Amino acid sequence: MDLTARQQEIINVSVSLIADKGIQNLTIKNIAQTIGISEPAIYRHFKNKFEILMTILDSFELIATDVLNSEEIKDLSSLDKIEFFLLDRYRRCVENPNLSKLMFAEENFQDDEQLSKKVLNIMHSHKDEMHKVISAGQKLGEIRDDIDSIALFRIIFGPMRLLIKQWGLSGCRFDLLEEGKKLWEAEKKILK
Amino acid sequence: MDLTARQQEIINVSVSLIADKGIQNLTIKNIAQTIGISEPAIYRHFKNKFEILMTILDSFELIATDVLNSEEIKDLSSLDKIEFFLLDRYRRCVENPNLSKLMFAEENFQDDEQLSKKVLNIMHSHKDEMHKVISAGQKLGEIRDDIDSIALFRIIFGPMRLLIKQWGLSGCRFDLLEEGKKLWEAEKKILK
DNA sequence: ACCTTGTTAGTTAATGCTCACTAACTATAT
DNA sequence: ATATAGTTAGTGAGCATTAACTAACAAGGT
Repeated sequence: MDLTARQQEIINVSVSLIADKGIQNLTIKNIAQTIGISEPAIYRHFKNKFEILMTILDSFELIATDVLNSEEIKDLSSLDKIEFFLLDRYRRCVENPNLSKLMFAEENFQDDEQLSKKVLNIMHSHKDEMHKVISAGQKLGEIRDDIDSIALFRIIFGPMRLLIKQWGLSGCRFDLLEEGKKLWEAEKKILK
Repeated sequence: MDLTARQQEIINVSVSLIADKGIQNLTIKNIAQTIGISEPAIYRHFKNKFEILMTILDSFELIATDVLNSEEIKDLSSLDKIEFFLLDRYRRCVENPNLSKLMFAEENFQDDEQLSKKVLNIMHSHKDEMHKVISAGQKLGEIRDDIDSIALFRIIFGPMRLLIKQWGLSGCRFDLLEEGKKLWEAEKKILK
């Protein structure tokens, strides 16, 4: 995962091409044109198109595990951990709106078996990490335990995904972070 | 929207082709092969590929408006209306799993401007319909009003979308309707 | 009863475009 | 001298779509 400057440029361009007009818009020609080099030059940096897509997914995988295993989150309460994770997601999306359009667009990779397996793995590992936090919070009495942790997981992350999708479809025309904070305030009322 | 038997067959096959391997899998050749006729024969029934996609979206548009304007839902309480809508969605997905993979996969249509506009319209009209129900319920005291209706909308429908997506990605390996009912029971606790 | 005409739903063959990818070559910087 | 990062030109495959033709059937006039 040590990408050269050119490789990183190709990945960035690829993400924005997909975000803009879907996976069909990701062609070697479009990548090359956007960067301003010829098509074969792309193959100096990636073996083939598949490797480009795989590298995009690799970068997604990093995001969540990074946050949940960071030092600064260690001593927080369960609710604060969830808040940290949610707001971190919103901030990342605002920083890179293209990412937001891809992050929850699992369909984009379902064309290829290897890629869709990877997508599924990423989803599962994120889910497992959050489950731990939720059930720990329930045991400590910080989170209500009259609703099972699986349902709570869906109730916390479903709305986040929907909000980010609405933001993407709206062309980023509202303040995602502010709306995200409002949503979290509402969710907090519900969790206690 | 009066489709001949052959047109309906093409639509059904198209939906399952997309659901199976993404929009890239929807080619005239694949449609023709699945049905067992030649490629040009498809053009006897649809002007072009765009019209096929448009017809698929048309059928999606019908689904939600149908439910929300049906007679049987008229005299129900707000909560029961929402329950009816949610469970109806789950049942439709179980009946036609291919539909579920497409229903919330807006990315599939973002390649084309006209199609993505249509997708956005469908989303908005569904959201507007549900907003009415939620704020009516708040005014009647059936739904808590310490959380604004926009956040409540996201808290109700975000989890449903996530659940259906998980079901699709899992290869329909759990009982969607049962899980959906459980989720709704949890959501009901939250809404009151 | 039987030709004429038109429609419907299919066929084979072909067109022009775009795709991912490769071969062969070249400039440049170390 | 050699590795790096680019170029032009081309290949073969797959794509949506069209042209031209045909078999099956139905209605109307004689």
